[in-house]
Amino acid sequence: MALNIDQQIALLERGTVDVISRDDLAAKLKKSSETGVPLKIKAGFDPTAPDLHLGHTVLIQKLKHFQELGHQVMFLIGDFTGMIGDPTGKSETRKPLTIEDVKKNAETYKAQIFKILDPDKTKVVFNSKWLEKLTSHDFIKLASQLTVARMLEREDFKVRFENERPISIHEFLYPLIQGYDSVALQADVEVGGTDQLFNLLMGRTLQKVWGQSPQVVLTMPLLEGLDGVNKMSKSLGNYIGITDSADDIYGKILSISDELMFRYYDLLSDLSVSEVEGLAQGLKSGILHPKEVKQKLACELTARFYGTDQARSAEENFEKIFRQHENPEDMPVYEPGIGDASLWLPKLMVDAGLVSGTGEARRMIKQNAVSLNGDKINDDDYQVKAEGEMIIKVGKRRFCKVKFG
RNA sequence: GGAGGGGUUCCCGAGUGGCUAAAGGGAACAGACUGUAAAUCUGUCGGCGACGCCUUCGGAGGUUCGAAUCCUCCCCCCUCCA
Repeated sequence: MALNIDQQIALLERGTVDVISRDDLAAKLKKSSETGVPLKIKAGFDPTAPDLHLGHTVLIQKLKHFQELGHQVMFLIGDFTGMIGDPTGKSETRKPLTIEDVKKNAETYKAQIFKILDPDKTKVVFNSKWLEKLTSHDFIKLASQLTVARMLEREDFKVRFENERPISIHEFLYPLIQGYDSVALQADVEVGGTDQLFNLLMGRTLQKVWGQSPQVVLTMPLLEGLDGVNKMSKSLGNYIGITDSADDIYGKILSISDELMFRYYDLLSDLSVSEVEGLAQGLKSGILHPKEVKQKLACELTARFYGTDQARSAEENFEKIFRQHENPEDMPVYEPGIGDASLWLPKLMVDAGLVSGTGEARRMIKQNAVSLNGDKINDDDYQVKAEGEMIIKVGKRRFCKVKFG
């Protein structure tokens, strides 16, 4: 890519919340292009959650931009804290991970991130490699670099301190550790979520202490989940996993509210800013229908992980099921063993995995949500004749083909 | 070490002896509507072949005709003072 420095900065700044600082970034980019030495771009990930979702990809997309410009991504897996069982903040105490767990999770990460990133320009590193070697002496020395007052500058700490809510000592350690990672890697740039700003800046501070040129800090906004309110997270269940099936990715994107759609365009799409602007205009003037615009997004993102062919078939499936109310191409097949001549429908639905219990099955039937070969069933005492094959449909999107042997 | 607050159904959160499988909200699911699995409205939302039965309110006992609600012990979380 033959972009000049300004064009490079424009690409890298897109979608960011903070760039600290732009001058540093310009200087580093300039130096890199002069010397031909790629920049080291650091991004840290939690080793406990190897299931990436679109929220993570906001950041990964940014890393990809750097790769497009020829730089080296350091994909840092924070196994050190993971193996200790970081109890930071939240509710349940995390189970410490074993080395095997970490390795396994790392493999999962690789399989997922390389759908976006270029493996040749990505190095996966673990912070236990250097952190384990630190002695308690080193640790205290590290801790001596910062004052409590500085630590309390962090918004989260500040609020808690002012409200007289607890802050554990170890919580002060994590920013230091993360900052030290930047020292160990000699990172030129670190990319993270906006919630990480303080930790990212710590990297700069510590790098200066160690006599290194401070890293440029880029923060990316947190992506809202499917509900449009909370940040996308697995535990909230409002996420689109990048290992979800093509049909699911497509469908889930179509399920986001019209309002949320442009947020996703901004943070996830590869379309240029002006193209997205064009879509917004088209919507406003009524030339484009919201669904059309959303479909375009769904297609793009599905294709990112599955290729255009599968994205197209996901779109066809979706149209088939939800617009024409037809059955999908393929659906789970259930083959009951040889038994009675007839089966109680709710029981059959449970066995076929369509519902969690006969209670739910009865409820669905009463709600007029169950059909057998296209015919609605209203009788929760319905007996199914055990012969041939049939398609049971529950609600709009639960299907199962039952084959009697 | 001392004082106090709290653990309720997926989540938040009412409920201080029967009318409580437990308000309300959220999530989820279903129906209607729709060029969408948007929005909106309505309904469902512990289990069970089911107008009844069984299991739930941190755990174990106890009081009572009857307990999420009262008593005892235990476990866990949190705050303040030191």
